[in-house]
Amino acid sequence: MDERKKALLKEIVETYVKTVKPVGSNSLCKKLKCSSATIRNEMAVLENLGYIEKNHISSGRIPSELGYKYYVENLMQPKDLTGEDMLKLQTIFANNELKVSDAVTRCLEIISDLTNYTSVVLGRGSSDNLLRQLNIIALDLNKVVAIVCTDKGLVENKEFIIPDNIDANEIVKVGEMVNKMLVGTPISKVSEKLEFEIKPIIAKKVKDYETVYNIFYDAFNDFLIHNTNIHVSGRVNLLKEPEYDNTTSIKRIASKLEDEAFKKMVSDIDGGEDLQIYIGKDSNFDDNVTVIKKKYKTDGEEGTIAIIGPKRMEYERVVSLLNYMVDRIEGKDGK
Amino acid sequence: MDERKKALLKEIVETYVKTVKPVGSNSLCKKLKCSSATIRNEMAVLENLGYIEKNHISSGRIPSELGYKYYVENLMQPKDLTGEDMLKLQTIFANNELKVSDAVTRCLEIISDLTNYTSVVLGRGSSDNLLRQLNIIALDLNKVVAIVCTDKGLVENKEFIIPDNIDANEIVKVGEMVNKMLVGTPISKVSEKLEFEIKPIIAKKVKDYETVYNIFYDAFNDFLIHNTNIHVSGRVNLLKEPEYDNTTSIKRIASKLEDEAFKKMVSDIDGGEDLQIYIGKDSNFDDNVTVIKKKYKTDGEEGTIAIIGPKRMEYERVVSLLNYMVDRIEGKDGK
DNA sequence: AATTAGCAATCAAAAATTATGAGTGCTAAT
DNA sequence: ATTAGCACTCATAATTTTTGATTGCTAATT
Repeated sequence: MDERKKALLKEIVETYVKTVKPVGSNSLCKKLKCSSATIRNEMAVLENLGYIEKNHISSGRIPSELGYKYYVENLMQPKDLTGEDMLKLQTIFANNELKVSDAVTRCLEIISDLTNYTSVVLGRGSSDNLLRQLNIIALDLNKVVAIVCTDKGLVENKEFIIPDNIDANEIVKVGEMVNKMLVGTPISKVSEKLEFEIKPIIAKKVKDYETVYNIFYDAFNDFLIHNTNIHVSGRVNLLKEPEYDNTTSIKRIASKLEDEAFKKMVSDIDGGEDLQIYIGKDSNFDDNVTVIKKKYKTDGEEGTIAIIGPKRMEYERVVSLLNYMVDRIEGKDGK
Repeated sequence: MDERKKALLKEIVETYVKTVKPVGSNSLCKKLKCSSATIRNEMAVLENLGYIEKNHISSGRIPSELGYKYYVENLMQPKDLTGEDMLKLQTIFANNELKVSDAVTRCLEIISDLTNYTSVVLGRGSSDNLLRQLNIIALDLNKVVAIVCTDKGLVENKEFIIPDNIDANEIVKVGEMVNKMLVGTPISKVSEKLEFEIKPIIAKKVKDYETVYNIFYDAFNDFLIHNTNIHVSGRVNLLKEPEYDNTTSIKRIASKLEDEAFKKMVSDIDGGEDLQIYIGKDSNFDDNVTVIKKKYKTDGEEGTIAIIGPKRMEYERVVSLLNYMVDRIEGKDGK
């Protein structure tokens, strides 16, 4: 890959991203300062290498999946944010009152709005949340609500129907005791402590201790499960992309725009790098899309943000946006 | 409208609902026991009355919006549920452990699944919820969480950042007092009581009482706002309907399948009847759809369920499903 | 050796043309 | 009041024609 070929591939990717039309040799003459014939020769080589392809013998070239990958890894140069993008995001961080999770959500909305892609965040309370309070409230003789609150302000609740042979007020009392013993425990350690330290104590005090124990167990278990929240912004933006130009492809992608599919896709992330780009087949979502994911972690909350766009995504811009955003989010808790 | 015309219109609507093809005079001969020429004559009359229309001079007839309305008001006969529909819904009500809101959600999923339409429920705690507990938890010096819990088990929480000149622990103390004074108050009366009975008392005890008062005010206000929850099932089912056979119409309807549009559409319901059918333009959603809404109200929760389908909805079936479902839901709290 | 001009060949996409057939409205007979 | 018969209509599908952008290759040029 000599310099001219790299420049040519970069030009093809970026032109195609802008125009969504196969790129012909003629249109590149000025940029590369040579004739269309030379470009055609070079294109033939790039095509042999698998970086570009054509729809039919007399069409211009479009980047292949491999071509996009090469572009992402070697050619693109994410720049600092430009005026408008920067400005819009800044308004969010100017507002100090915003909780982290709300700031993330607002960011997504703005990114979806600016780029016209779909964005998703899957977040959850980070494991360094400590139990601040477990509160059992009796609703009537056989119904109680358990409310769990952490020191970072995460709150979940779950309702329980309790068997007739147990008194709701007894659960409340046991709850007060359990609360005292667990306050300050990292939320990830609660189950452990509950089973080995607290269960034996409950066993001594209460008749049907298995049932009672299970209520506490479920309350915390539910916390861990439900404290994963998903937020989608610009859900149908993808449908507006010109690659979805026939009913079959639209319906195919449309049926993937459900929360469950997003959840599956976002949580499916490789360990290593915190910014990852999955192009086409690699996206595990749809062959026609690119997914860019980035993890974030603040004191109290962590998660992954994903931007889903067409393969001809504005890579440089989206990467810049994500980097800037996550930097600021993570900076927020230093305050 | 003589009997034969009614039968003809009924037949046209029901055939069109099944086949999605304009209905020609020939195909109706057997059903109506007369020749195609007679049917053509009758059709001409129905067309003049505005109940049916044709796409072009030599096509069969399709029901007009007015035709559907006439059908819904005068011709359809919702029957009892058939085997499969009944069976699936029954499994839900067999499970006594299910909370009302969960039962509603499950019902919707099943209805969307059975009918292939989109269904939405917009529910909220009913005004007969009583405050069971207001709990203020200090997270650190300038952050507290307010948790509101009602006797029916609805729980909401909101985080507050408090100014430096106020001590979080002071808020907690005031909270305990406010809690004692408000327990048992209907949630709809809380604001009133807060302003006229409690505000004066806070004013005497606390320096910066406006700020403190606002925290309590916001906590309850937030409760009323956020305790509206929306649930959508089969969001993209609509797109699969054959009326969406070109990219323009698909994209038009797709961009309406967002929560906000649903919320607006569902909450926009006329007072009177608890079952309402909005056809085409009346739907306030899309000219090509029919929306059937039904209100439900149980002890603790109330809301509206909406089924959104094409204008050629299976009216009889959907109405039966909705009626059965709401009957059972409302019956649940008598138990 | 690298670049370029020139030109026939290719083929998608758009436009124009031609068939097909389901269904109508009207008239006159039953 | 109902029906058979027939010319007429027009969407839809199938077919053909036109257009134009773009290529690959060859031979000339730098």
